Amino acid sequence: MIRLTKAGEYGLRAVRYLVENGDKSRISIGDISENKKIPEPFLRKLFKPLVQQGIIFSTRGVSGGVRLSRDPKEITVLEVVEALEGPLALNECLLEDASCEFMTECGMYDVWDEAQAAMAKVLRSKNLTDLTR
Amino acid sequence: MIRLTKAGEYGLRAVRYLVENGDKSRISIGDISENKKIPEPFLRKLFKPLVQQGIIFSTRGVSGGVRLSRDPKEITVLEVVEALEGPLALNECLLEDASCEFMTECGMYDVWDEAQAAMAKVLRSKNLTDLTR
DNA sequence: CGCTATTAAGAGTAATATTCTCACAAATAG
DNA sequence: CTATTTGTGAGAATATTACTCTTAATAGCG
Repeated sequence: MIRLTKAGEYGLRAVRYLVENGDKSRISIGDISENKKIPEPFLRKLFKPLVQQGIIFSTRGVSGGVRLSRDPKEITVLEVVEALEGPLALNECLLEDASCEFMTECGMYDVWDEAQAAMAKVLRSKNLTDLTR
Repeated sequence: MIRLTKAGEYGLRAVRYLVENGDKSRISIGDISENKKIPEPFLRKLFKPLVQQGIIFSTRGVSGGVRLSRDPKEITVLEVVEALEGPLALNECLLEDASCEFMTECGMYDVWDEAQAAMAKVLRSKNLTDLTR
């Protein structure tokens, strides 16, 4: 189907909410969930890779919550998408550890590589402030 | 995951086989299946949309089979991909009948639209003979 | 210090989509 | 009429996606 999953969709929507509320020092996931209509436990899970990737900073406990760990201008859409969905790979053969029997002969690798590069270029050229217009 | 499915992968591989064997007037699906290591009943199904889309011509019966219905130079990779996977839509909001509550405010539509256009441009610029190098 | 309310983190389950199989129907050349 | 080949529908197996429930950490308060 070649489509962004709910993880990517919800994650981007949540991150956008943080950009909009950049003045607040901490925002709870419950708050995001409510405002952006995202199932809370699912959203909770999405923050794990975002934290690991250094995009989000989180603290537990009372008055804890999440916030962007960097200037939204310095975070690209591609970075968020890859954190949520894993490294971009329009075709399996573009993955690091790919091993397709037809690799050498099939002629598809170059096509997908080029298509993916074109797509990635766009996503890399947009930062999080571009989403708030 | 944003990835081509087996349907697309197998379908393209099968079509490539037809380009390579363009001299033969008819090729059986069983033959393709065997040569390209594609599960036969599954491959069989993939030909339905290719025939409907006017990419493949098929005939039943003894000495029947399939062949490209046009000059491979005139068939783009995008055309085959869309026949097999449905119209390109990197995000749900890019579909015809999309209706996202956050459409007007979310800022993602333009980004995905641009990314998809870039990707589609590449896939449209390649024809089936580009796969045989 | 220790309890409690609050919040993120993690483990586990349900729903859905994809991939594949099987059985049989329809067409066609000889 | 028969052998061969594509077409079709139901559905099983598997993988992926979406969601839920339980556990762990933290700050504040008495």
